[in-house]
Amino acid sequence: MSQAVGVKVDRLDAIRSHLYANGFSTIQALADAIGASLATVRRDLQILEQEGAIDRVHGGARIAEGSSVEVAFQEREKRHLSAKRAIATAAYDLLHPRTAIFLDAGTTVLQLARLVRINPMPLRIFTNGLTVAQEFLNIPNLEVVLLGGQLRSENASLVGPQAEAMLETLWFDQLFLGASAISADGAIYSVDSAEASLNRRMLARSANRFVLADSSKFGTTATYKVAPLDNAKVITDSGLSRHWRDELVNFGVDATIADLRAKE
Amino acid sequence: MSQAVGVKVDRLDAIRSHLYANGFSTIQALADAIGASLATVRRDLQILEQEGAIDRVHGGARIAEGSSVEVAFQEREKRHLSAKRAIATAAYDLLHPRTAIFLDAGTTVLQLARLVRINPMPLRIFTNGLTVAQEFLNIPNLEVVLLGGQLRSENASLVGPQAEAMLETLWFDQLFLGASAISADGAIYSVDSAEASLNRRMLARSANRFVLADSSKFGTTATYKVAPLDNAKVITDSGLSRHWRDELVNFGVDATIADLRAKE
DNA sequence: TTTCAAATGATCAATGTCAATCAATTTTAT
DNA sequence: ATAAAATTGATTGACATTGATCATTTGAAA
Repeated sequence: MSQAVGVKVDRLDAIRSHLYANGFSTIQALADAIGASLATVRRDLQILEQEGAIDRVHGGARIAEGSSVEVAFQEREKRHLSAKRAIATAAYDLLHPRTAIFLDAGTTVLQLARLVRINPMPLRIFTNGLTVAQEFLNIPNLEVVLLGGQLRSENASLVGPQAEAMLETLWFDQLFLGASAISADGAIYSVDSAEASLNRRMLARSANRFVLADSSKFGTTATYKVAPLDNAKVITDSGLSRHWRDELVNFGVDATIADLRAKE
Repeated sequence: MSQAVGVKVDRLDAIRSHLYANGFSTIQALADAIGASLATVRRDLQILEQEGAIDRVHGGARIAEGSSVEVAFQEREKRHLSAKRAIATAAYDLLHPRTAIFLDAGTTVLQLARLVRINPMPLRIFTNGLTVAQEFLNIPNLEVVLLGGQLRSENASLVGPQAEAMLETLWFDQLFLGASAISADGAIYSVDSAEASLNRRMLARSANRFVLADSSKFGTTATYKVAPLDNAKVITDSGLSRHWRDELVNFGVDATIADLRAKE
């Protein structure tokens, strides 16, 4: 039925279309449908795979499953993973059943979300993180509310005036905030302007504020300032330098240092 | 009934699906259903067991205990998949670059989202579906806004007063709405009260309204009424009965019928 | 417990698929 | 018009998958 498709862009479109319609196709079938050689189809599939549009499997290809797009995010999630887990465990111990908590959209906070999923307790959870919310699908005794707003692809968070407006109507017992960086002068920084603004609103709407930041974040900076550290208590890991431990005392910041070697 | 399935990924899907439908199956039955040898089915089952999707027992295999919740959603997504894809393709042709559209949180609408991801155009997209939003991560030229609200686990949607309040501040060129059921008297129904209420607000805030419903939905009912069909145009598939085609004319509903066999 | 048929996993030959290479062709730049 | 670059299709050796065979294990009946 299909005609030969001679130009590359058309071919790629045709492959996308064919794969979308059929869900899966062998390379031979694609070659027949398009009128190109097997070698060319393979090359095209390589390109489409790099675009993330399709998944290649032995014998053919199919349209990509949804969440495979978050490769960059997943890589970031794995960095300093043991530190993040230790921090998350310390944070988990601070939770009280039947309270309202806000979970920020960071990779460290995501570890806390995982802990709550594995070890559930009745909570009202608010978040602006898509991945955080996803952790709580089908977990009983949780009331999960996601902030509305504009989707920020970098960390799958929701930001913007709509998110801030929604925050104004809410109040939390505990806030667990991530941080892109913590500067030498003791301030929390973010890489994104909208995120920084939203983080400030979170701080303003919470009774108890915790910043979850692994030790590698200390002494670095990012573009947008969120707030001074003394607005919150800090939970970090035992990799923190002597210097920074002293600094935190100087800043008058209440810090919890999670032991990296502690197994639970 | 089943055809021979020659490629590994297809087979794995077929086995998952077969086991989900029957709960348990002998290896011989799977081999017959799939058209592969016993040895191959065993190897496939090994893979699925490693994935944790199934439990193997002497003489056959069954669906793994834990994963059955997530599988349920995936299976629902795959039901009438070709119809949903055909409908989504027809809906995609209605899109105009640089307009504002709302995508409901249904499995049929999800196919439309997938199509937009694979074949992007500049759009402002609003949705109350977590999975829908996730499709659009890292897609350039899209502005994606997620409605805030309470997370409904059954279909990963956001509902409730906060979602409705946010809707009141927005206006869409096109709405693409899913439907749990379309009753004999020509009304859209939903299985959830909050979802139905929210759907009504969506309809009120959109200039052009499209209901995406595969033909199996017609003549069924669910608990909560959303709105009469004539509030919107219908996009369905060519599996629709003669009777219902006439009924749609009687109701004065503008219907688009996507051809199931059309390949492009 | 013993027995035995069915089920299982390992092995092997045959077939199918993949990535790399290269020559031929088309496209693009000069 | 010519040279350079990119694209294409065929070929090849490496690799993966499949189905049949066979020795071993398993579960249930005697």
